[in-house]
Amino acid sequence: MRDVAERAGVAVVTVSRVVNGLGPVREETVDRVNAAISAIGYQRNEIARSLRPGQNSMTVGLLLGDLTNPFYASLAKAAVDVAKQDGYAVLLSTADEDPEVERRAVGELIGRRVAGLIVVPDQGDHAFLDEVNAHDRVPIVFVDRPATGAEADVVLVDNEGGGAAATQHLIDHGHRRIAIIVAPSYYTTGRRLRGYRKALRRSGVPADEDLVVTLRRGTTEDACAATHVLLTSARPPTAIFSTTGFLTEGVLRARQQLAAPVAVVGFDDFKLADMLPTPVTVVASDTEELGRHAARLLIDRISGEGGPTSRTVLPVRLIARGTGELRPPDQ
Amino acid sequence: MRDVAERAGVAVVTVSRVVNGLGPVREETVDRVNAAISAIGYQRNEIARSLRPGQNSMTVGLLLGDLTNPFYASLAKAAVDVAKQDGYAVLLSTADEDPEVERRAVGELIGRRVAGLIVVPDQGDHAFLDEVNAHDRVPIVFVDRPATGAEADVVLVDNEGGGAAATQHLIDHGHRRIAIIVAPSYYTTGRRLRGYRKALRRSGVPADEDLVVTLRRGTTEDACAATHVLLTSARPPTAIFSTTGFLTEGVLRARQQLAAPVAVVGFDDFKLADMLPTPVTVVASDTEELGRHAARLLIDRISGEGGPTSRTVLPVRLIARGTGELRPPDQ
DNA sequence: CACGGTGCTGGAAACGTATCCTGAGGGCGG
DNA sequence: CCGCCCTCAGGATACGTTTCCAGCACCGTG
Repeated sequence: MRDVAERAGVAVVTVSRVVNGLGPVREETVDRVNAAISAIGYQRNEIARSLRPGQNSMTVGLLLGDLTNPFYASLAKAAVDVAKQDGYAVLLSTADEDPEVERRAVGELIGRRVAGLIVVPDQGDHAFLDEVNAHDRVPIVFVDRPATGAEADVVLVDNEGGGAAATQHLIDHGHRRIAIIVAPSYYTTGRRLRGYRKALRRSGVPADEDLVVTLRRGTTEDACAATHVLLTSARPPTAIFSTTGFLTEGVLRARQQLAAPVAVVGFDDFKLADMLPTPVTVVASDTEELGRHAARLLIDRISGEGGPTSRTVLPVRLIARGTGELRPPDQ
Repeated sequence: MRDVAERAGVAVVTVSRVVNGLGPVREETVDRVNAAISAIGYQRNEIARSLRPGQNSMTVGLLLGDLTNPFYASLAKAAVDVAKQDGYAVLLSTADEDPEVERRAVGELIGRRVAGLIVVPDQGDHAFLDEVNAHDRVPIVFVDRPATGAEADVVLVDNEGGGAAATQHLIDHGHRRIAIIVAPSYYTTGRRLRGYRKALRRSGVPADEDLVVTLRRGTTEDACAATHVLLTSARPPTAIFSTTGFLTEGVLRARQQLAAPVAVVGFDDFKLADMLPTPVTVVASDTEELGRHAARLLIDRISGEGGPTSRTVLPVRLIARGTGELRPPDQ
């Protein structure tokens, strides 16, 4: 900026005014400054800018899991799009379900003075985020799951309703022995399990705890193995509700390997679901809307929007494609 | 930091020394400062830090296309992982194949004083990036495609070799009428087309220009429509080489809709390729390695690694799964 | 006892920007 | 004709660091 000022024969202040289009500057001076700017190829230093007191860094932090998971990818895409539209840049950081990594990542983001934080929290206490919120005045929005111990805006999908819808759909197609596969201690799958139980109860279908399979890890491989066990057991289920995209893939692999006619409904839609040998019925949530809403909420908070913390629950919808409409074999 | 200094009864300088563990400070003073730090919850301001001359902002920019595309997603994941490991944060920006958007995005990143830039460039001139490189001393690494008009490190996959391998594979299975579907004016599909031609020539298979289909846009829908036209034409091909993940999906949809036994090889692997009714043969590249290598290269450059610009070409491999091994119908 | 070296600490300056205040010059109303 | 306001421009300052240099006390050696 000083170089520009020198070249244009004005003071630094004047250049600043021209760049921001704020103060009163004579037309001719503006032209001279602009000429100098493009001659030098000057670009305002946003870092120095945000150092000034009361200035917003115009950068938000986005902390989530493995981008290879399409869920996180489309979340990120949507958040980045909204942020960019409002002039915010996005600092991306990942914490693969590891609380300690997450903590450090938050530190890095705060150190870079992000104006706000979008977090997909993993299990574990998040009271330290409350401190961040209070001490550094950095608003936070949680996505997909609420964080225990921290008070902030949350954007969720209707896990319980979706779980109930999936289960009810299978009941409606004649199933009475419906298995559910859940990942361990995830908030989301826990709520989906709740919906499952509720639907069973409502329809008077007896619950069989042997049909509730909690995996040690939420991987495709574990789900595949668990499904193998289920389907080759003495009293196999006639339908399976898998509560996660990864798990659904595992269930389908096992189903295909065993050539089993078991019905399946999965939570979360995925690509090519309609092109598999039997197209896959899913409960789909609008992942991009999740990201968009979170970003908008955050930017509102950064802009000083007051009020109590909000809790948004986005609707889900069941997409019938085939695996969910299979009827149980006649006994 | 001043607050910490005050609380510990020392000067700001001393706090800085403790935080960075650099200068000689008495043991007892260190403890006092550390106590003050944790009492206040102080976190070093990386922004102010990087304002100092000669200081690296420890942030790199990542500019690519739609994260919903798994290719970009795993690229981003790998780059973020490497960067994080080396203490760099990642500013993520997307430019959906729009040169003007890309230009602005680069400006935003430079304005935030990134120490380096990883770019997946679209077609169009990138001479302006050369200026960035020269003027702002910000090293750049191009990924997946080189940029015209700019001189910088490039990391590619073996497009031509992959295209030749895919085509040769189909020839080896008895095909003589092999169609290829390419997106318009992409560097990558152009090279893959070159490999296709080369393989045909090498094997003495006559080239039929009607079998080279250049789409107006590289979308799944366009590929699907084009495949419909191809397969219902007077002299349909017995095999199709689709040069992009998106295109492959479209080809497969058309193939399924028409129940056509046409052989297919796709460039780029994708999830569930092995679970479709006929598992899909693809030429796969290691997308994560692409991102990792680019990030490492960039960080080396930031660290002052000299030398001429490099050009890395990663190998690809053909994964035979089914659609590529179908033989042409007896005539 | 004087002097130089060493171990620790603090003051000043600089990075690039925006805001607050000051000031010069000109037009216009009282 | 004087003074006031308005337009335009510049100087000083502050943001939070780190680096350079200086200072102070102490110790050992000559």
